[in-house]
Amino acid sequence: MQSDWYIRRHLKLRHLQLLVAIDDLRNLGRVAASLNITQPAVSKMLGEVEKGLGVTLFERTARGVNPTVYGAALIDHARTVLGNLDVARAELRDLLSGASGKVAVGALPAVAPTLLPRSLALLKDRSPGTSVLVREGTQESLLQELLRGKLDLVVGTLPGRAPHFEEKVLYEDRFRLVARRQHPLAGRTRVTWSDLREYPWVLPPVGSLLREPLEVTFEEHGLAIPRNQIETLSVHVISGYVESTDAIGCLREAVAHRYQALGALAVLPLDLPKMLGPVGMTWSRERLLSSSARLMMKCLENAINHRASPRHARASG
DNA sequence: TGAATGTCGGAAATGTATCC
DNA sequence: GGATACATTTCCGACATTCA
Repeated sequence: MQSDWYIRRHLKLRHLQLLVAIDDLRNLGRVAASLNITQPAVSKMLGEVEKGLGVTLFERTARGVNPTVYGAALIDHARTVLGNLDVARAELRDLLSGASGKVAVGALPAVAPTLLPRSLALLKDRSPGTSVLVREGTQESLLQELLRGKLDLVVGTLPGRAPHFEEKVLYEDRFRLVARRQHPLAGRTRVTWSDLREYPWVLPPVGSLLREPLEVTFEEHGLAIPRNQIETLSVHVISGYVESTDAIGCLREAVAHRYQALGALAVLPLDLPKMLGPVGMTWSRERLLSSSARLMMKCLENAINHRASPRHARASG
């Protein structure tokens, strides 16, 4: 088979970098500038790879180039190979410098204030030299970054059997309604849905994971979506706004109890149905995990077991 | 060790599609 | 149909590798 022989004998990293650059820039002139070679060299190199493999990798147009199905398939693998080499290079550099590695974690607002700090504390206990980058965002944006190799793993509501990703459940969590401590409903032993009708709300934005199940819950209890509302996913904004107004907010149970323990908010005595899937870790199926990333995952799992421990309760309170 | 061969990339000319 | 943007081809030199 021609392509098999060519890949084993002739395909080089330089070619993989070229394919990825062409896919990124879609213009041979700009690719040449980015690789510090001339445009004809790019054209020729691409032509040689295509000839060697016996397939057309990019469709040439007057406005640039676009990958064919063969090109797209090879580019996916090229990104994986280059990404894995980045991981290997980073690990080697860290070993040589005496550091213990680096891990980039994406966190959904649901876990950023609770699970993640405990996991980071465990990680720092075990490997003080490991540096950690934590990036907060929406599930969609974080998964995109994960796919691009900018993050090692994402912690939060699991996407659920998405292609390209592996996932592991950490724990099941429900949502709770919260209000300020002096809120008229805060001292009650029982709150009904009709009690909530007259108050302003902080709701998750339209299109977010939680919005639709919350709307369904409103409907099931005969309530219209509140007109007096603000929309945000930011735990800081939710807690801050709820704390300073009569608004009702909706937070993950662990986060709600944390704010209650801090004396900032009250958890209202009203059970919500299970609205979202479990919280867990998601990582790319196509990239190697660094040893630091694997350690971080271990710490996340251990942090679940430490949730009720007195030491960590003190540390987080 | 030196010739043959392979690889890489540059300069210039040329081809092609699109836009006005 | 000319201007423009972008890709391809041809020719060439520099350097590395292979092999007798």
